[in-house]
Amino acid sequence: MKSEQTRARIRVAAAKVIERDGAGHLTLEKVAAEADLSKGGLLYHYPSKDALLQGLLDHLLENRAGLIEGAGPAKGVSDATLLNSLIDADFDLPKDERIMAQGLIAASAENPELIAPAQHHVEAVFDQLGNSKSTATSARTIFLASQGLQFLELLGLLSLSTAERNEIRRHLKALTDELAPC
Amino acid sequence: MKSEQTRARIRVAAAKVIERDGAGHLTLEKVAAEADLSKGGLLYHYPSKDALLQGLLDHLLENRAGLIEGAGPAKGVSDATLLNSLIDADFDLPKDERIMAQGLIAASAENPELIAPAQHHVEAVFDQLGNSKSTATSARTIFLASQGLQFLELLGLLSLSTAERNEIRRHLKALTDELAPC
DNA sequence: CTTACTATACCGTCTGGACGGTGTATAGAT
DNA sequence: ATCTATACACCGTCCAGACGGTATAGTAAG
Repeated sequence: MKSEQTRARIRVAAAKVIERDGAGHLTLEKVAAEADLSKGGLLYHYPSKDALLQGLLDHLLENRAGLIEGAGPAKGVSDATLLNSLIDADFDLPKDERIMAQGLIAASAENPELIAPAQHHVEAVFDQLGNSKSTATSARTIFLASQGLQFLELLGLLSLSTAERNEIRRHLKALTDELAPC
Repeated sequence: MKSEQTRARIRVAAAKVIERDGAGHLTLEKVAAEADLSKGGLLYHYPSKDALLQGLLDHLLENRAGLIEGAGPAKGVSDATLLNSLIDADFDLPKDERIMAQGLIAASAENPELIAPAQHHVEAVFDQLGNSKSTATSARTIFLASQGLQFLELLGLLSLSTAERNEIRRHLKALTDELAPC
């Protein structure tokens, strides 16, 4: 009931803390304060810091998981449509979820197993894109480029103007379209 | 004199600690122990943890910095050769340097300014690849794909067989070669 | 006299998390 | 209708450990 609402509030609060103080200064106390909650109350919903981070990751993967499963048996253009969805998901990731991802990368340093679900996600994408052998490597490369840009932006290593960013997006989509025919 | 040798030993020790205990458990004491050095001795060479991390990053960027500067005034195929070098640098990154990169990503969570030199590096690459307008976006995309793979491997989100890895490498190089004519 | 350390002790701070409570709502028993 | 019990949601405090960094005293080589 109210639990899920509060948990959502907590996740947003965590994102705010990460944005303000940096992923390395994410603290249960700060999250609790930001969520207008006591530390004890926070621990009631997420019984440990790892659980909180796990919650963030689960939330992030919720949407994307559907994309891959939806591209299972359907053949032909399925790879192209999957790629299209993934590119959109990458480029249109909301700000707070982007910040969550940033926090999770940092958290994975302390606890590598934490991001196992993300690993499964990536491997599932790679497997799916590897099915049609003629286009496998091209499709995977497009995916890698999209991910590469996200990572560079996430880590603050690159900040493009929206124009440049859109041009890359257009280019990736054009490459995706070229995949379909022979 | 002996200092640089010791510093190199310290950097390798840091990489070993990161590999063994994870980037989040990188501790001055552990590094000192791994380098067969007292904590005081470590702090003599790197007066703070940030200084140590900075040292790791400087070491990582040493090689790559030369690649970009070397591709400055020369035109025509210069983008292709630069890309080629960058791809090689990415794919052939030694294990310990790969681990250092991992640690730096983690460290950047606590201290974002730490990776500023890496930011300049990435931006320099992007600027350089943007010079020849007809191929700019394609070239940048190839770079992004290479980086994307490195990040996914670094974070443990993807582990390819050498065969698959090489195929992607070959594909990126082929795309690079297609850049030159027209 | 400087460089390059060793060894040890110590300090201040931060942080996860355990724990024991508190109020409230809902449901069942009387 | 009222009393009771149980679960839920949450508060506030306390503590133990970890870490970065400092300080100090001493050593050994060049």
